[in-house]
Amino acid sequence: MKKTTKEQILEVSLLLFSEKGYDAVRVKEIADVVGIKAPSIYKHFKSKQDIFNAILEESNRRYALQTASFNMEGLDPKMDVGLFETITDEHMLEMGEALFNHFLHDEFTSKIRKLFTIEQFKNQELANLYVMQYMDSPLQYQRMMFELLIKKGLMRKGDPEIMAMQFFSPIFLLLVQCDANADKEMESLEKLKRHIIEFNRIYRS
Amino acid sequence: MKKTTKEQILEVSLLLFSEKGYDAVRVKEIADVVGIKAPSIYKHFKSKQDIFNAILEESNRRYALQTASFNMEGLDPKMDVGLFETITDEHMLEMGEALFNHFLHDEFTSKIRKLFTIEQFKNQELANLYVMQYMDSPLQYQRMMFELLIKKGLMRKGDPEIMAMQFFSPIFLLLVQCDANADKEMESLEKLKRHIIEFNRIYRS
DNA sequence: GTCTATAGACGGATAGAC
DNA sequence: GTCTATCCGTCTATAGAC
Repeated sequence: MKKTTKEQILEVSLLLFSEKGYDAVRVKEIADVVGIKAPSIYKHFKSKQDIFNAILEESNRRYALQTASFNMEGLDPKMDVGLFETITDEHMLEMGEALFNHFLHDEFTSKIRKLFTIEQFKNQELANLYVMQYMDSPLQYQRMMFELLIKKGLMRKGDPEIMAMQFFSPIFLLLVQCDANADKEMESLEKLKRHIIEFNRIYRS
Repeated sequence: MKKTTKEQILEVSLLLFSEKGYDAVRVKEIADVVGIKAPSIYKHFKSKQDIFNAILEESNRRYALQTASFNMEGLDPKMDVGLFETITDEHMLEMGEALFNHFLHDEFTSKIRKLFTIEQFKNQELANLYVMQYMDSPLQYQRMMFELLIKKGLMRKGDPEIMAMQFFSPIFLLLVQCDANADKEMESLEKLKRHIIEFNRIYRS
């Protein structure tokens, strides 16, 4: 099924906003890429700000869906933990790389993260969403997982909050580096592997 | 000695650019804060872009000075290592908190970091400077330090590059969180301490 | 729902007096 | 080196034909 003009406008706008920032993007630019004239945009959105708001709503919608699924199926840490009775390097590598690749390559996620990165200081609501979605949420998820792994005796006793931070923050730093310089991806993936193997060696019991 | 108008323009511009981004700041806004009329700006800078360039030059100047001093005095990792024959939690906490506080509270550094954060995707040069100054440089410094500490037998043998990443990336993540939400500073400092104590426990021999 | 034409406002920058 | 006055280009958004 073909994309509607409205969907195309949202898609193009997200791309441009995430690369140049809201203020630097012209309505004419969006229209040019979509292949229509600028005034036609206003048949679909009442203002440029309205486009931005729609993107934000879509982001919140997806985030809510994602966290809802955390408590029901597939992505619950209890389930993830249940998948392995022993922790091997392979398990951990898979989890870390999956997280890394999702954040880096998922069409929507990667653009929205860039958008939040460059628009976060405009208002506190944006800043809070940014921290919530790209730091606090993964940290909380992983904390729960490490808690369970410790309870099961698969990992050494320790502070699960700090363990989560020590596991996740290198992933976050490497993501920021790759966002800034896409050429670093291979190098970053290799460092990510070394980090996870080392982390596993340290905390696995 | 009083600040010249030119210096004031640069100072105010850095503040505004770092909060709202280059495109969202009006020349009139800068002039208002400085306390002059907008056209007077152009007696000091030939364009708005020229102000931005001057800020960038100042940033590069300071960065060059800083890295030059790494190889001569005070801040050489060889010297830092020489300061302690044993590694205590206190040594490590001091180093971590010093790094954290410098990045977070140094007038110029904290604003320039925010500016790089929100302008990085405008061109590759900015992105490279951002990664260099706020990630690669501290990582490289700490890698050298851990190499020396391992050689001295004060730390367990390991991959110094990964150790540096595991030590520094939580600091980086906490900084990003504090930039987005200044209220998190206390909480972040407390997490930083727990991280460093745990890191020290893991790698100290 | 797309177009052309254009309103209306604003922003960067210049001219020239003091 | 500051001001006032103003130009000129650009941008968001609307009006109205098709």
